[in-house]
This record gives sequence, structure tokens and C-alpha cells, in this order.
Amino acid sequence: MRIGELAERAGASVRSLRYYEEQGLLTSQRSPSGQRHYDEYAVERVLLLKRLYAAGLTSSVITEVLPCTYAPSIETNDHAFERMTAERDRLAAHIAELTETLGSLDRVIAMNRRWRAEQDAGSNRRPDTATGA
Amino acid sequence: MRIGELAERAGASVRSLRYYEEQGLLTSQRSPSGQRHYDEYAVERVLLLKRLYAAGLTSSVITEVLPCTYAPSIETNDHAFERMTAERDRLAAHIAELTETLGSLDRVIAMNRRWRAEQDAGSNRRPDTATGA
DNA sequence: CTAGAACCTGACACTGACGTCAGAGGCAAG
DNA sequence: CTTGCCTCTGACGTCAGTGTCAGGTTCTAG
Repeated sequence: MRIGELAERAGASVRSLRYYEEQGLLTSQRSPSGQRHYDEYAVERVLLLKRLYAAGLTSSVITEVLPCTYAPSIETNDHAFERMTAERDRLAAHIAELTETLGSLDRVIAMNRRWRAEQDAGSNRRPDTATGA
Repeated sequence: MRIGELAERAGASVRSLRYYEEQGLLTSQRSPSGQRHYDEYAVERVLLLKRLYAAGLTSSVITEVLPCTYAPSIETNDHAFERMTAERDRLAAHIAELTETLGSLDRVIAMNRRWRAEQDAGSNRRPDTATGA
């Protein structure tokens, strides 16, 4: 399949796919005329890349980590494996933090709901202390 | 307290604090000479700002949302409240996605662990299909 | 064959939350 | 008064992923 189809099927822009290749994250077979051709695996691969990007990994980090998911030769893998687990932990911590923030938002929302309920009951304290920050 | 102390106590850079003020997210009393002075509440406020930024909110979104946590007059609040709940939902969805990604990483790590266990048992299939992407 | 769509490389633009530097003024201690 | 640290404004730099435009080639349908 060519780049346009891959882009559509993986939900990425053509520009992004070329960028991923430029970063060494995606490979392609080139036709004699220079056009990129991909196999079916590429779709999954791009989806994974998108997820890793969404998880806050940078191109270079993904570069370090990808060998883990691709060609698991023990040699290339030692560093990649370490990096992978490190990023896993970082992500887990980040999720925990976001979950706390979600809790803060929920508290603020709850307080506002209460205020809206007593709309004209004339209570007016500062909610700052309720953010849990 | 002056900006340097606030920065230290809130774990932000001086540059960031000035930026927050520029974005209308943080206010300060100015001394006659123009120096910024903050009260105790500012620390909490900056911590909240940091969390919101970490949650992926942009300055303009925080601007829309902040009235909710600050001066809950019903008027300013209507839009802010909507935006707040919308952002809450967005954050929840994002956390869900990150959690899935975490699962993907865990699967990849688990596979790698197995490979490392059978180090020389000569099995060599592609792990691509195990990413769950 | 020909029109139009898709592709190529290369390069510059943009966004957003800062870092950082420049040049100038404020402020407490010796 | 001076030394040294803190602060001020203003402006430009950075990073990373992507949009977008330019100018040219390649594929495909009619």
C-alpha cells in the first residue's frame, strides 16, 4: 500500500508518516521511482507510534525503545529494555498525577454544583482551598 | 512575598510566574517600584496552575476555567462551568487512553522478559502483533 | 494520450510554555 | 556609598510535531 492509504488507515497525516520515517521509526520499501510502499504490519506500527507519542514519549525516546517491540535480538535489546521499563514507570507516575488532578477538578465541579443549587442562598466563600492542590 | 520566594515555594521558575501573570492566570500587588508581591494563597494557586498545565490544558483554556475555582459569581461561571466539565471529561478520556498505552507497554515488557528468560532457546517470532495497538 | 490525483524532496511557518540574555533599576548589609 | 543579589521589561531562542507551500515526477482513469 502507498503512503496515502496507510495514512488513512492509521489515522495519521501523510506528513507525519514521512516524519516518522525521517526519525527512523518507520521503514518503507521504495519503488524504482522512489515511492514508498508499506505492508500490512505498518498500520499496527503507526498506531503504536501514535500511542507512544500520545503518551508523551519523544521521537528519540521511541527510537531507543522500539527495538523492544520489533527485532528482539538480545544485544540491541539491553538498553532498549531498560529504557522501556523506565518509560513505563514514568507513564504510570504521570497517570497517577493526572488522576489526582482529575480528582481536583471533580471536587471543584462538585462545589460549583452545590453553589448552583443554592443559587440565591447568598453564600459566598472562596473555593480556593477546595482544589486539593 | 516576592517572586523569587513564590517560585521556590511553588516549585516553578520565575519566568513561569511572570508568564502566568501575562496570561492573566496570576495576579500580584505591585510595590511603588514595580516589584511583584504575593500573598500566601498564591502558592496554592500556582500549584493548581501547574497541575492544570500538566493535565494538558492550555493557557487560554485555563483562563476560561479558572473563574470556577476563584470567584464563583453565577454570571462569570456559566461558561466556565461548562468548559470545566468538558475538560474534566477530556482528561478522563486521556487517562483512559494512557492507561491502555500502559497496558501495551506492559505486554511488550512481559514478552521481552520471556524472551530474556529463554535467552538461547532460539525462538524468534515477530512481537509486533503483541503490542495491542 | 492526457487530465488529475497522488507522490516526491526541501524548506519555511507555527504553536506554546518556557529558557535565556541584555540592560536597567531596587534593596539590604557592611 | 558600594557590593551583590533580586527584580524589572523586552525580546529572541528552543523544541517537537505538524501544516503548508513550491516545484517537480509518477501513477491511473478515461
